[in-house]
Amino acid sequence: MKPDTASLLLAWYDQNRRVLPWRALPGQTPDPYGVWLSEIMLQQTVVATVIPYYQRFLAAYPTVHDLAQAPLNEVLQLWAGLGYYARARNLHACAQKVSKIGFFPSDVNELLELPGIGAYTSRAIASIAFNQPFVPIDGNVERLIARLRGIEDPLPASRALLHQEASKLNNSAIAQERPSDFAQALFDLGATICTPRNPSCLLCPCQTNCEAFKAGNAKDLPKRSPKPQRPTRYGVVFRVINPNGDILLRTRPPQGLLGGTDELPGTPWREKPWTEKEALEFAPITKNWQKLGEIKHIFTHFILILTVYEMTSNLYDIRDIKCFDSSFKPPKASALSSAMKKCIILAQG
DNA sequence: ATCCGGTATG
DNA sequence: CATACCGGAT
Repeated sequence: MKPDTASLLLAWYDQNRRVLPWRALPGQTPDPYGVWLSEIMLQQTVVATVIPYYQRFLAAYPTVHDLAQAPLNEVLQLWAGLGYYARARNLHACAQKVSKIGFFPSDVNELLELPGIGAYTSRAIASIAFNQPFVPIDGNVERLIARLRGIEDPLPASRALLHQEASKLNNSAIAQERPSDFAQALFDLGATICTPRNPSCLLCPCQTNCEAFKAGNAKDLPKRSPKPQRPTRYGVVFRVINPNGDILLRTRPPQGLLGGTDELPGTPWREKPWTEKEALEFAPITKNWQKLGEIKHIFTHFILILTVYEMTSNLYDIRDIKCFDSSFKPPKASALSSAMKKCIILAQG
């Protein structure tokens, strides 16, 4: 009889586990605050990108109480560039709830109540931080299970089946004894061996138990159904930089697209390109604008093309700038999305 | 240029 | 239950 997949995986993990800033070393007890913070950052974001942000956050806010007491603005600034800014708002709200409770709940259902914590993250925290036998199912685990079981039905239709199979992964006694290691072993395998494009099946500890390896089609799983196309939207923004290097910026509404981030003032975004005359209605002052160029930014559901204008004279008078919604801010004190950074950098801003 | 994904929200 | 949110990888 073949060795159990879980025992193969755990034996591999004991020899190959990655050292990560938020991960307890063997024999140590994980810090739920660090586990939570890392899991929020790791939603939709790769380890290498997260590490410097994680370290900056931990330095700025050594405990959940420090984070709870920080101003949201400051948290958003530290988060700037990491994307999915709702995560930062939820992070802050969650820290305040946890700080009020006094400690991190260990119960999945209580974790699930907290802002920014859903089905996946509640199970990740319960298993990794509190050693409870849950399998946190994310994209990595869906991929592993599709391959191990040789499931060829395409996502997203196959998701229910994949989850059903995945939650059985830790049924064996050995996995039940080491829930925290088991959850982290799944991630390490998915990140280093059972990767999306070119899995290293020859190095995989679970090779002998893997249907996809047997069939030689691991790299083609999981399969996916095809998907639709993106429309294009256009906008015009106006770049004003004063002699101090401060930029004229406004803050987007807290909810919705790029919520809470800072942006150059300009037109709304629409499907039709703007004429110069139309766009200038939205300019902070009426004249002396020069077209600098265009930037393109790709969102999930549309492509954004922004035309950037800048003031032609360095002698403009700040008092002439009629801007009910914008003010000069130093770039270091602003939360700029990647799209806005492109506009500011354009032709060396 | 296209693909990818946890959570919140409608 | 579908869609929006983002930057990074490929």
